[in-house]
Amino acid sequence: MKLSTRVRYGARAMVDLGVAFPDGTVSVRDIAQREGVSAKYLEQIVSRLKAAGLIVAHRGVQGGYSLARPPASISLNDIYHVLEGDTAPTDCVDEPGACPMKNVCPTRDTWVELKESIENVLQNTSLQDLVERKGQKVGPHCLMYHI
Amino acid sequence: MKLSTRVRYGARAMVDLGVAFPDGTVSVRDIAQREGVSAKYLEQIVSRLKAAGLIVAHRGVQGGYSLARPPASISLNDIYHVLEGDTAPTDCVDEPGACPMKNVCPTRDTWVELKESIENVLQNTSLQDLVERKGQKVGPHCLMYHI
DNA sequence: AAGTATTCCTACCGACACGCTATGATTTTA
DNA sequence: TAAAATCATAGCGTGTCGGTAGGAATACTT
Repeated sequence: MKLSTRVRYGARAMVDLGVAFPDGTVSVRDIAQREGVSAKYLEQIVSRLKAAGLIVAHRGVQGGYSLARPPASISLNDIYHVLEGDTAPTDCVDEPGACPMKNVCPTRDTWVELKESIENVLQNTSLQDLVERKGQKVGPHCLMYHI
Repeated sequence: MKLSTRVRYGARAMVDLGVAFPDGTVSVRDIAQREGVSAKYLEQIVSRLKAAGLIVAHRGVQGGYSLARPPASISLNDIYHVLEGDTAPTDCVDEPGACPMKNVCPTRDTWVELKESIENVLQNTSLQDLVERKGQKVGPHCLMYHI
């Protein structure tokens, strides 16, 4: 059940944008530097988030990205679905006809339960929660957000 | 969060052994045939379960495998850990020093929560539950367990 | 004693995703 | 016009997945 770096980097980048919301735009270069991550790789990740409509781009000098909606309206589940795909642990969970043994399989029910449990955690964590959490961790002495 | 075939096949194989518990031993060939799975591949999966001590082997004619303990004492979490590894979605969840940003990272708390949630589901599902569930699905008309 | 059914062991292999790097084109602002 | 940024695409090494293959060891049955 390991998460890919895509979703981990992407989530942290989104928090970065959430901190700057609603006034600032942040460049990939800045995010990458703060998070200690390859800028070129992060570029690709962020471009997916843009394609999904979670963020908007501003090209040119002084450009960057910014959230498309308030952070309270974006959940970790949204981000997960863009960068990692479906939370269903097996195809048979969502697709009815994926497995011929569906009606006899004893494990499927638990896989369904597992998905619901995962999705519940991700859905209940909004970007706003993460931004506030970050604020608490970094503390008031570091308003510039340089860590 | 897709599960590998290893853990899916393995879990179903364990149910198969759970149905036969405590008197019967079941050969890999039989399980593979019932579950519609490559016998050679299942052999490797089952060998891991044996190495982990969840099941015991009986070689030779009329041999096969049987559960090492009652199905009520084996959880899906046990099986998962043998065949899929850790449930922690990131290294930083379990290993203290895995990430230098651990104390500042806003997402880590959710990854911890995610692991707990996953583990909770898996831990609360025992092999006995699965065996009973299978019995209900297959129904009393099919005691021979041929589906 | 022989044959047979089973587990056990190991090697190999194609396909795919991950986690990047690299190069350049395009757009916008200063 | 130069610089800073996004956008687009290609490539690449590494590892894991999902098997296949071939045989050796063991134990039961006849």
